[in-house]
Amino acid sequence: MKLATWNVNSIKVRLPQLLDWLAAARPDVVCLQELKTEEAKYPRAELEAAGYQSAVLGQKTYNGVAILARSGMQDLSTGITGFEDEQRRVISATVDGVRVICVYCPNGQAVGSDKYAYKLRWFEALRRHVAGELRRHPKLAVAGDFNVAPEDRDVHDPKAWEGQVHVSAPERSAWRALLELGLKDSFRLFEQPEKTYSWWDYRMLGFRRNAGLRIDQILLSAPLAGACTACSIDKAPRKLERPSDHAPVIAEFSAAA
DNA sequence: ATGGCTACGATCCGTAGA
Repeated sequence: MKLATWNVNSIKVRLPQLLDWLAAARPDVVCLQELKTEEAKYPRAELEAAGYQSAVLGQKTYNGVAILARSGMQDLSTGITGFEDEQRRVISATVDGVRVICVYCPNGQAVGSDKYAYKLRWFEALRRHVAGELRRHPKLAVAGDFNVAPEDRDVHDPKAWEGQVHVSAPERSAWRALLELGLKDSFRLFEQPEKTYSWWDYRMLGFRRNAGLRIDQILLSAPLAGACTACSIDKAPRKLERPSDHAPVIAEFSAAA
């Protein structure tokens, strides 16, 4: 089984690239973020023709998340339990016995801003939500754009980014609180090349300079982490014309998963 | 130098992303 996550930054603009990538990478389950479109305009039929069912929580202009799966999805749910949120950032489904939670965590804009405060509140609500889901689903994955670079090695220039949004100590604590529920960052279960990132700024030739951050992750409960055989970031789509600013992350599992 | 791209929905610029 292959599970992927990709912030596509507009499903409408990226659909041709997404279809090509699905055909090449052949993931079984894909979490998508930043659809930037409402459900009525979501390209459900095109993805069905490519072999994927969709569970969609759309929103015009901002946010919007979806889960794609080759096999059926059960127990669909949206949002975070007990957390009222106009911003559509979370969708969950069970696929082949695995609980998949697709997340588009808030950006936070700047340390000390209202959006930063919202980001920290949102992470605490997510932590509580995931704790509840873990009690019901031993095999659980939280995949998406976390908008946090967990460690300095996930940052191209830690000195320049020190204390900034995405790397600040409160954000990293909020991210680590998810791991403290018993989750593992699948990327760090394996040897990885130095300076591997999942996002690069569109400006200043960010990708060419590899000026990036690793802010997209796939977190796994212990039983799934035990069955995980690989995790990598696929930079190929970021090299195309008119790319998303994020690259997909893919985790692979043995048949036991 | 606090910008620099990109997407969106609205106009012929503002908001947001990270």
